[in-house]
Amino acid sequence: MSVNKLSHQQKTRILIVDDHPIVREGMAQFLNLQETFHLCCEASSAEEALNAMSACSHTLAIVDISLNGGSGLDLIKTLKHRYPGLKILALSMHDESLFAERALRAGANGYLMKQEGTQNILLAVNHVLAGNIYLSAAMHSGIAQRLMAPQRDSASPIAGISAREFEILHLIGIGFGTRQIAEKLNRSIKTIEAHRANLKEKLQLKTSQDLVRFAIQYLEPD
Amino acid sequence: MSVNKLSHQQKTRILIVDDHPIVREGMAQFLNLQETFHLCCEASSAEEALNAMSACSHTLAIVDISLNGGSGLDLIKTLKHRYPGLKILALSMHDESLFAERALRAGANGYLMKQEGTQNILLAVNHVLAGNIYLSAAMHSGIAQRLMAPQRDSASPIAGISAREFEILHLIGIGFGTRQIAEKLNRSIKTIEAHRANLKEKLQLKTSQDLVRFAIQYLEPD
DNA sequence: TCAAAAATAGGGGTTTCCCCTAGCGCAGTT
DNA sequence: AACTGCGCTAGGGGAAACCCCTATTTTTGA
Repeated sequence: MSVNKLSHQQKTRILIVDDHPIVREGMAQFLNLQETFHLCCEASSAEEALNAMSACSHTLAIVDISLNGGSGLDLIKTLKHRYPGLKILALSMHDESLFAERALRAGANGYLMKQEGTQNILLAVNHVLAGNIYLSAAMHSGIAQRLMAPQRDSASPIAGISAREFEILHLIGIGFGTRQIAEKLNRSIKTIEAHRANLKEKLQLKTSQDLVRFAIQYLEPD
Repeated sequence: MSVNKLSHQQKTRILIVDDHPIVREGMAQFLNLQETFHLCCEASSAEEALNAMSACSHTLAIVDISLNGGSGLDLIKTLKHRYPGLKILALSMHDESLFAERALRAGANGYLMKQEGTQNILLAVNHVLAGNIYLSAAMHSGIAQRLMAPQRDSASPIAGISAREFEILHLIGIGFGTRQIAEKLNRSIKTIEAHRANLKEKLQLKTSQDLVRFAIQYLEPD
């Protein structure tokens, strides 16, 4: 609280949440090289992230949305709810507007792909810290418009996928069956079936196999 | 040329190929901290990797198999062909035995997941440099057995698969269901089911979904 | 605050999966 | 010529998944 106008005296504290140690280390090294940043904490899970936030307050959190199979979006929501002033930069390996849209809707201030060069990462961090919304250059395909404009128009090609649906899409892509997903999430098979049906509806896929195909090809670029 | 028997005087030269700059930087920082390693080159694509190899010869290459949408496996093949003595460590974000198997078949000496901690990364690098094959702990589920098992016919696209089975595998990969395949080939659903069962048996896949995944990823590199 | 959307889950019929068995034909072996 | 193995064909039957319903509770958004 009350840490304004010290921005060029005190370093900006950054928290990074990613379940890939290499990415965490790389990001830490890189950001700590900058004089104005101090990446004081790393976390590999949502729990660790929340603990780190209560331990010492950060200005910016960089969150991998694919964290542990899709729970990164939940974490973003939770963080934004508990710390409304916290800037959040969503990090993802996917070049897919679907995820960017979800991330921003969940409360992120920016969406950054891991494919981006380090200079763009720096740009994104500064952009978000300045209070702006950052979107990758490759991403100029009308996402901001759709977000700003209330889309009561159902004619949009990509409908809003909920966090839960995203999580289940991820699990499908990894190879889990309906029953296994139900067991993993401690839910009824019927619930998972309903989520799958909603996903098919929203993604405009006809058969269950098309859903599996979509999940594989969009979550596991091979 | 002629840089042998200097291994404990001169640092081991390592090339890392990954299209995620953060991962490259992180890996570089981490490995350069070790006294015996020198990560002299980074590459973000197959072309860059081959150029780097012809510029200065390396002892180990760490290759992301998801490079630019799957061309990492091709790169491993090419590297192993041009530089048979080169040790290759495949890197992936996927916890999927299918990728590990394909990586090793392509010529990699090890398979490392990005989820792994840095101490395991170091372990993997040393293991591979020592001439061993490294597999992530979560992964010894019959992969080694399948690789060591004598492959009957290396001429066929996939060992031991009949033409009819291959045809059906292809149709599965394209997205056809059991009923559609039966109609297309004017056969009983039961026949197609039997073929699918045989495919699962021969490919040592447990569930029907694994078969679909295999078909998609093996026959449709998209 | 109030309506919409999301998350949960059951009913019931259809389809697919999966483990059997089994006949037919072809090729190589003895 | 008979034996043997195997690919291709296909059915029975039970389990599982899929699909179209409805319905309740919780969450979200305006």
